[in-house]
Amino acid sequence: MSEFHIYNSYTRQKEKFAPITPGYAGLYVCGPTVSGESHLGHARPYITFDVVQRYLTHLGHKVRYVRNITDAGHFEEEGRDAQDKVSEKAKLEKIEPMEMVHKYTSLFHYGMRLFNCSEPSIEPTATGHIIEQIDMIQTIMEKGYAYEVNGSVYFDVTKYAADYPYGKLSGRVLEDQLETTRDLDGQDEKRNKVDFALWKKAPPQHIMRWNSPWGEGFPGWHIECSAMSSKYLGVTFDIHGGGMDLQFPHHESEIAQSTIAHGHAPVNYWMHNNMITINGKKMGKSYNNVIKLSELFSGNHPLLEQPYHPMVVRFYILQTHYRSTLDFSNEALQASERALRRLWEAYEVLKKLNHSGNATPQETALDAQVTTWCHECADFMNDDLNTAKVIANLFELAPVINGIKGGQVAPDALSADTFSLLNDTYRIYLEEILGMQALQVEQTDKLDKVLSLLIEIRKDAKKRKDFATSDLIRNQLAESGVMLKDEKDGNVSYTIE
RNA sequence: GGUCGGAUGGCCGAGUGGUUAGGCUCAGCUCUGCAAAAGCUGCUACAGCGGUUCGAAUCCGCUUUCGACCUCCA
Repeated sequence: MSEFHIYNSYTRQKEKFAPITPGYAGLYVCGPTVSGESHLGHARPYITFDVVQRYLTHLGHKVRYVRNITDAGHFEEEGRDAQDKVSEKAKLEKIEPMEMVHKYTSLFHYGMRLFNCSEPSIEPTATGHIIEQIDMIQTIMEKGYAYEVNGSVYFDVTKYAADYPYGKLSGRVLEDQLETTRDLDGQDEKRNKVDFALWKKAPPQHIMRWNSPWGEGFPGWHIECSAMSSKYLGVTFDIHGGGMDLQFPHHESEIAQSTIAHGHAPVNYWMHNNMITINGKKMGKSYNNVIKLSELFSGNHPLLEQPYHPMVVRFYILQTHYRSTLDFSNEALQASERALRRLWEAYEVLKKLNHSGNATPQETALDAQVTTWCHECADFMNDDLNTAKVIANLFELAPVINGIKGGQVAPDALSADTFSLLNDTYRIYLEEILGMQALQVEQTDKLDKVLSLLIEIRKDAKKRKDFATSDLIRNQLAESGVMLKDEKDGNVSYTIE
């Protein structure tokens, strides 16, 4: 595909991406609820949409990427006692709500940095946009699609569904919802069970509360995304992303609210990433099978055989198409680790190859093949972000790179143009679009000098056929995580784990 | 129960009508003081049963089975 196509969850088909304003792209992604630490499952949307953002930028769009922080806390809408998640947890931990919100927001940012996820252009918080949310609720009420009961405001889903295609995004029928929605206590206020809260009256013990035309309370879960996305991206914007599990009710409700408040649908392209599973089950709080990011990086979790580098996790996620489920296993992560090491090593080799090159290639067939592999990367990205295939092609190119270095491939096998294309492809796709970084520790000059000294001593020992000394140096360094490699030309290189 | 989506070689995972996906593992070879790395070669699968077709992993039907959503959830 020569143009960027994305699978639109709303229409259930791949569509050519055409931004509302040519040259600009608006992207909104549902961010974290900072009432706890992020886990492996959360990493997927943020990494996926980081690649979306990077790719849109690569295509020349000026991207405004908005990712919110949910710090107001939702209530258990259909649940037992209406309660604010954030403040409840805070009481248990005996810290202030703001303290906890700050703590988990910082941890989230730390994780994002390790994953090399670009910062969003705007990261709005729900608590910072209470006024916007109240305004939007009022508009919906004025239009007659919301009603107040006892200090709470609910969206009238039944009325909405009579006029608009409610349930289209999540593929469900209102009648079924009316029948299958559970009968729970404390829902007498609502006209219909399917109605969702826009504003909720705060019970006396509730810590987080704001004044509103309906008394003290707090906003419903869905309204924050609608209020903030329309404020920063406009009442209709290009792409809205998030996990598949948010399709219903969260995204469906966003569509309903915005459609009434603004008179038309809010989003042109809905993108949803699939779940990460563990032993076949979705990773989630309710299943008690989460691996937190800090545990993943430290290896400190019963299910983990070893720690995993953030880049390994990123690579592991991008090796699978974002709309497929991805099953966690130590074996899969370890395979990704080895694979990434090899691929990145090839990239390092490529950067160091000196290739003046000729106008015509020495091996035409190989030259043509390399050119094809390079050009295909764009097609794969354009085909709904097929990062798996991009990575496959980068692997196809690795033996060519290593072959040039190792002498199995002639230095002038590729033309100068093709060689330059190969360089660009690795830099652009591996580094800029997939956002991969080196696994190994950044080397300081001092360390390099020490290692160079050891390498010289070992070279000398080898020359004297003193293999005992040379092996001692190599083995001792290996134990410290420094791997020496004897190159063909007699040079020695090293990598640090 | 309703809606939707899967089932691919030892493992992970692309792929929608005919062509080698790719990675990891494993085996052999080349290079090498040895090792590692690298290169080459091999292992070739599409849940089952029917159907459509010259030809199906890919389309249709049925069966089995797993999961997601329907409740906070990335």
